[in-house]
Amino acid sequence: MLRLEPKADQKMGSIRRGAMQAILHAAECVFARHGLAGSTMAEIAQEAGLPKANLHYYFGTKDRLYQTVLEGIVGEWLDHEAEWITPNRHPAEGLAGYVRAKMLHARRRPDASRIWASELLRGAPVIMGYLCQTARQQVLGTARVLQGWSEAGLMDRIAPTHLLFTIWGMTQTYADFDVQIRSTLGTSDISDTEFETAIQTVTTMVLKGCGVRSPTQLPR
Amino acid sequence: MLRLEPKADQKMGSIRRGAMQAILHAAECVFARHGLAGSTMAEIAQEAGLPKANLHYYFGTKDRLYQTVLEGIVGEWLDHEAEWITPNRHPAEGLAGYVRAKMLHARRRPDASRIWASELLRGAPVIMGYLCQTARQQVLGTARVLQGWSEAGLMDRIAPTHLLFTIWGMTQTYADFDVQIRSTLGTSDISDTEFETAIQTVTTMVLKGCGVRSPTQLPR
DNA sequence: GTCTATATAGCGATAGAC
DNA sequence: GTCTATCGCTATATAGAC
Repeated sequence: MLRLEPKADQKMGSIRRGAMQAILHAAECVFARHGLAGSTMAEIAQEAGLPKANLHYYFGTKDRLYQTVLEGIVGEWLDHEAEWITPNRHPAEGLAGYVRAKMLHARRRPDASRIWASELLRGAPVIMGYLCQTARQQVLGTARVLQGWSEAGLMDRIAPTHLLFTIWGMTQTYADFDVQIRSTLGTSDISDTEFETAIQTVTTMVLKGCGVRSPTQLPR
Repeated sequence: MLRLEPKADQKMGSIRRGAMQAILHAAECVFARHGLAGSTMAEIAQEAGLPKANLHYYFGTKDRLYQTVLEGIVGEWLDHEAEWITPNRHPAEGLAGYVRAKMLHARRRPDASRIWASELLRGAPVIMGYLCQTARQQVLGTARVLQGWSEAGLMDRIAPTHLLFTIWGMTQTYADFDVQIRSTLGTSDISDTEFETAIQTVTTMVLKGCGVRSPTQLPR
């Protein structure tokens, strides 16, 4: 499970490829708005500009379409970990870079974040296997890097897994629950400068919260 | 909208009261698991141990039942703010108390938190009015208290609303996405000691992240 | 390959017996 | 007030024309 359609890997007609892309894009948008159960194949078809039957032709069932959309999203939230949280980086650089990457992801791919959140809220029935295997191993590896930074005296001793949980919670909230943020701020959408303030706030909370001392300059 | 059933405020038969309570409790449980669209009146009825028709007799429609469940939840996430974040408290006490209260709420009422999260994910169609009116005013009031603490030199200058957003994100993640946390930790449920570690981690992140200096003792 | 027209199932809601 | 039996609608899925 959780593999791409074999057909998608091979050479295929550009019409087929274009139609599947349109469907997947429309499905991601609709699933993000209404969740799996709240979405209908008819609405996804309309969003994609195709007849409803074509969705079944390409993806079989609604569940398989949902699963395919999820497969494209699954990797996104772990990619930045391995990029930024590495033993050879200083935590000031690694944590700040990771937080910024997570925040920019929340800003640029809110639909992906919401589908992920919706799947977790349901108890992760589709991606449970992935969570307990691949994802867990990578997260534990990242936690060991954080542990190493602490033991090297580069930051305070803090429960590494819980540090990751809080970073995920802080960053993803800007995608998943942005309606709450916008209604509080009283804006119809969050400006770039406002979002930069958000990034700064989260970064500061993480760096100072972990007692990270900058390698190049002292905190003010 | 968002008012309690008038009938619920008046004296009513104990049978009626008991049935409505059973339905509301079952509905909260089912809505938390499957969301509004994914839940069926039949499943809620079975969970409550009553015939399906009784749900319609007491609450009319599925939407009204959902709305009633939501009404019982709406106030919960703002209650602790007014209790802990007050001008006459020191931020070390106020923020730590608030974080602990939010964390204990996530632990004790995960279903309530998940329904709230699910409603926000959908774009908050039912509670939008409440969010932009009552909730917004109270949150802005809380933000002014945080601002006052900063200006009094009791903590760093940090964007007050974003501080609240991050606290909500960190604490609610332990209810909403606990499947992710449990799969990472490799446990079927989170122990009390593990959860205490979580509370300590979040509290430390907030207090040190905001540069709060304890009024009674220096940070180590 | 593409799309219209339709079969089938499940759900919300209700009528009416008790 | 309570519950059984059922109605009508909507959504998934497919058959079959083009």
